[in-house]
Amino acid sequence: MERSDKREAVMQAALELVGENGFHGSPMAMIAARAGVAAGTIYRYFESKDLLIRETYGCLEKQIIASVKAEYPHDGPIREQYLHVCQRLFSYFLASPLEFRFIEQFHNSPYGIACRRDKMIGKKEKDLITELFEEGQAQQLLKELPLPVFFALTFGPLCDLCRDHILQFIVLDKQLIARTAEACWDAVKR
Amino acid sequence: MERSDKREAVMQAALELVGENGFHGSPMAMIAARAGVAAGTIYRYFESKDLLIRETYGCLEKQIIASVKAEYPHDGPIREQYLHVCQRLFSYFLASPLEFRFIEQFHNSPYGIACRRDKMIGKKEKDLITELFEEGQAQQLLKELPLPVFFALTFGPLCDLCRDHILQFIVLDKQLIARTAEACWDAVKR
Amino acid sequence: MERSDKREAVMQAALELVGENGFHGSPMAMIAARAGVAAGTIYRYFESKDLLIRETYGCLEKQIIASVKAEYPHDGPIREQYLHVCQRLFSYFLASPLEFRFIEQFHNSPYGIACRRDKMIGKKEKDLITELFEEGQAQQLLKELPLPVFFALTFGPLCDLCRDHILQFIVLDKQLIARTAEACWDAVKR
Amino acid sequence: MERSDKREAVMQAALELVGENGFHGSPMAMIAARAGVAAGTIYRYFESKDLLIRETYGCLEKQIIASVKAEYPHDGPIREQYLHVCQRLFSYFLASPLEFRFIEQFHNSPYGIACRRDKMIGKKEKDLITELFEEGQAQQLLKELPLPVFFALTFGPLCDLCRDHILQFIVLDKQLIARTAEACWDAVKR
DNA sequence: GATGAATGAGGCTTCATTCAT
DNA sequence: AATGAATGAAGCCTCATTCAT
Repeated sequence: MERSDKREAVMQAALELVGENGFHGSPMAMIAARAGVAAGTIYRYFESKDLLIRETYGCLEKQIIASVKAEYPHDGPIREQYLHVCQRLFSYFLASPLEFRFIEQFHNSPYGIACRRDKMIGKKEKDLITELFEEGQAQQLLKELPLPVFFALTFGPLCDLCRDHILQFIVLDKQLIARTAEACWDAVKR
Repeated sequence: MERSDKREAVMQAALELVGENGFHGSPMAMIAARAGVAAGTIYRYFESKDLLIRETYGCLEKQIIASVKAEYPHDGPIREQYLHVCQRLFSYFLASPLEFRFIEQFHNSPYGIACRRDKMIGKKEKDLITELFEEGQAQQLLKELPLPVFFALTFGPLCDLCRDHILQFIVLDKQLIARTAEACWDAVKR
Repeated sequence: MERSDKREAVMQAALELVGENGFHGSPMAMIAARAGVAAGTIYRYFESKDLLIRETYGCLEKQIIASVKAEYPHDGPIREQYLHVCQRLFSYFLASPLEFRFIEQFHNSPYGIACRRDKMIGKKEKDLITELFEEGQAQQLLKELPLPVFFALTFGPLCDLCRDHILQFIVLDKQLIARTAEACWDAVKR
Repeated sequence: MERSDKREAVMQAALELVGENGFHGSPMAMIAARAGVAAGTIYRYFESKDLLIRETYGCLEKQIIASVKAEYPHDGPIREQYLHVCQRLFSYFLASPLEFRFIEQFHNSPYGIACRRDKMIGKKEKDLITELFEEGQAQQLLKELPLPVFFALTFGPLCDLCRDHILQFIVLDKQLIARTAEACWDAVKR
């Protein structure tokens, strides 16, 4: 296995185990075993368990941001942009349940408190979406509410439903996703 | 201290400490100290830490249900009932940040996975709210969406905003709560 | 075993093992085994290995100070006081080889650097001996040298010889001790 | 780098790091880094960390012996020879604090216990100094004491003061060194 | 019933040493 | 010969749970 492959394997193992069992259900020894390396090896790539977790999260964040930005209708109407973001996030999370579970664990932990402000999709991405909401308000398309409320009205339902889907309490198909995104739009639109 | 008082004290201590520090920041010895009892004593009331946590959660659930049911406008219009539920939950959580934090911790942990199906407000309460949504659909006031989507559109934003408020990323006043509840109604209403 | 007995047992075990094998040859598990307790038990009495070591040292210091002060000829001549101190320290260390070895280890370690200034016999005792040297200089009985040199001329040979005795490179009997103390006096006296 | 250069570099690195941080603050990886070689490379020159340390000590010993022997007044009076030895050792240690610290660490560790018999200045050197003391006794210039006592009266103060100087508890200038050496001579002389 | 000292398994991390390249 | 990534034993410490008092 190459150096960078091993690093990836460790992060992947951390991702899976934390997604499955939470941080405290994922000892380093278990992560090492899952990654197929010795326990000490992890420390060649990550200074501590904390940093392993944080870097793993950072990688996910980048992927999500990239996914949201791909084919983003920069010149389209606000509503279209909004629905694009929702669709993308639904797609990403439903296709990557372990990643979703990991992110949830991360946000709901001391690790995540520090970057809680950055919301589910991270700082940079928030900028994109922040712009979306601000532009929407400037155009008087959206309600007069503080930004965090827009985030809550959007990502709250989105995450809840992804979790329900992953736990198989509901089946989200394309059509249902689309209608849910529309419902969120109803919540934020004026 | 009477038997049941001691039991209450332990649960209260667990609630506070878990709310403040999370499960793994709340050793049994610390809970015992906060409750003013000996560590071993806890085990006369609760079989294990797991069960202490679960029973503490159960108590909170009951309180919340009671709070939502109080002055519930059984004969009022759907919209009024919906807004009542939202208002009550906001009130309860904002007035009880530790309780809120505990519930969040609980849901996002192995403990909570098993009872995830019961949603934030619990099984019994879901029945009340389930009826609300079902009646709303019967009256063609609500969108045609599966029940879990209604829950997500309602409790997703609600919890996100309570967390934001408790973490002081936003200040929710009466008016903002009301407008947020209205926005949720916009999401679910037809 | 009583509570305080257990505390004593742990310190005694630490004393012995550190004396025999040094700090890094004395894992907590080994100290616990020697003391007849479980590893975790040590932490009820000592916050950390560091503190266990430091408190053990502190106990020894007290004993030594007490030993030196006992029957100290407060009103005798300087020379007699000086010889008393030497005799006492020789007696103590030769009768307590493990204690001696422990103290040496302690002084020659990061632990001991902080209190190096306090010399072999500790702060309070240094005060007594410091007074001795200062009074000796005031009476023009001693050479004109800085205090640390007096300490070195006294405790340097003393410790070296105790070590040699304990390692059985030499046998120090009463007479030899007396003559060595006299030789030290020759070094410091004018 | 030539083979023997690399060997030297490793020993030099070991010397510096152990002097600065002690044995247990000097992992092989750190020694390798300081020496500018790979960790594994050390093992081509030294069987183990233990042996690296011991050989490094051996080198120092040789240097010290050489330093003491240089310009040794073989035909001078005993007193002059004695003061020469003291002066040389003071000079060497004060000019080489890391070397001094290393030697202290070494002597006060499991490594050093085995060669404790060889005293601070080593086996061969002891021969020179042993001769000095024996000749001094033959000439009835020195007290009637066993050899180890002479060593203790000489090297005990010497090392203590070097340590104090290095730790900056005292400043040893030429004059103070000379007077201290004289004081030691007072201790051993008849 | 209550206590809290004691237990010891298990967690994170370090580091001397090995070995494939 | 040299490299340095990999190993895994071992160290310190925590804490849920037990049990003698």
